[in-house]
Amino acid sequence: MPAGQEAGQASGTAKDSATVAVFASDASWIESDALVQCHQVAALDGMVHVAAMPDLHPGKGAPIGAAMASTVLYPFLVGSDIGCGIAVFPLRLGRVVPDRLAARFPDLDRPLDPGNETDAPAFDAVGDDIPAGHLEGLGTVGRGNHFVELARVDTVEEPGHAGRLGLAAGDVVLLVHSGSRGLGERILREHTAAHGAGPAPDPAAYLAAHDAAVRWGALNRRLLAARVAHALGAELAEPIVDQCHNLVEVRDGTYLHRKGAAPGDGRDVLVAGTRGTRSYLVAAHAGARANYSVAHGAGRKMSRADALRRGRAKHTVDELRRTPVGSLVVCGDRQLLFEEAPTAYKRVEQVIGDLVAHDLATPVATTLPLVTYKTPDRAAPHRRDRRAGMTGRSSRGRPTGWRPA
DNA sequence: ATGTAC
Repeated sequence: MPAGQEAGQASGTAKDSATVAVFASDASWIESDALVQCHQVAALDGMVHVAAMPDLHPGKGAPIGAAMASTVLYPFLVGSDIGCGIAVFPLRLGRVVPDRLAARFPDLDRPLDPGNETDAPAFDAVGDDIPAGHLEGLGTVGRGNHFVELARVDTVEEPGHAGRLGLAAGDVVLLVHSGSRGLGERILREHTAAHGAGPAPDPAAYLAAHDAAVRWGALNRRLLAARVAHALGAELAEPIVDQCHNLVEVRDGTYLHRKGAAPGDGRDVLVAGTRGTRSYLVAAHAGARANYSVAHGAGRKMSRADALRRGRAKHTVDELRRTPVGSLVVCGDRQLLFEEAPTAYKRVEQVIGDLVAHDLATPVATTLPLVTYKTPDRAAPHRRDRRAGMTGRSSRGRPTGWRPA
């Protein structure tokens, strides 16, 4: 079916089903499985309205890239990574040499320990009030699409707005995409064990646990930023953007479930591209038809299994570790390297174009990756890369094939 | 996306 703005309401909504609005142009390909999932969600008891974002793709049982308003609270619509979000931290650095910075990244798979002296700087910067007292996995980035990225502000589309955020072209920022790790997973698992995909019988009890996971996710992003800033010798500032795209919010007498959809009601949101492409900082102004939400990223265009199979035929590991924009990817996990390849995602410009076309957001600035960190690189590639002349790199610290995207 | 089982 066409995925134009009116398509959802014009097509396929059964009589007692909620409305579905898809905020994507006809030119934006959306996997039909994801649209089927939207209509399955629309048929749930109590569902009022489903807004699908242009980065919509199929998830486990529920679509990713959707905001779903219902009089009934369904924990499975938010999923296990309650509190997942993206934060942007300004960072002041001296000389920016991606290879050297990549080599200095700390091991963000190792949990922080409040009793360990080496971890004191992170807690000193952020505090040690840990929601739910949950220490497991604290300060770790996780897997999947999570990342920590050093990026440079590239274009500035709205100088006044960017200026108010303290951003100018050339500035270095740290993007942190992570969530509540095992805590949110445990909350969903406990609900599912008793009630499956059914509603929360005690919404207040679920919301209390959920709210702690949301706070934990925000704290975790700050701890991750503090670890990186400390390792790179940079001072940590408060995030200029930090929006959570997996959560449920009580609004207009309904439970507004966001799954891979960021709050778009007058807030600034970082819409993540891929590690090989730009990301967009946007000023969001989405209304009721969009369930007050905007896209959270480029959106997968193929499954992890497909990305792995096709990526192995198409890319070498070295290609994936040094991107066409000259940035580095720190990822010691080969499978993850293929699963998260830029080619597994839609073009973020198309997603942003759809948000603009539907008047959901206005681009403020774009960022280009310098170093995207996923998981420690045990192969220690940086040593090899220092031999500039032997690896096809120019003396300027960029691959010879570098082009400005 | 996750911890855990295979």
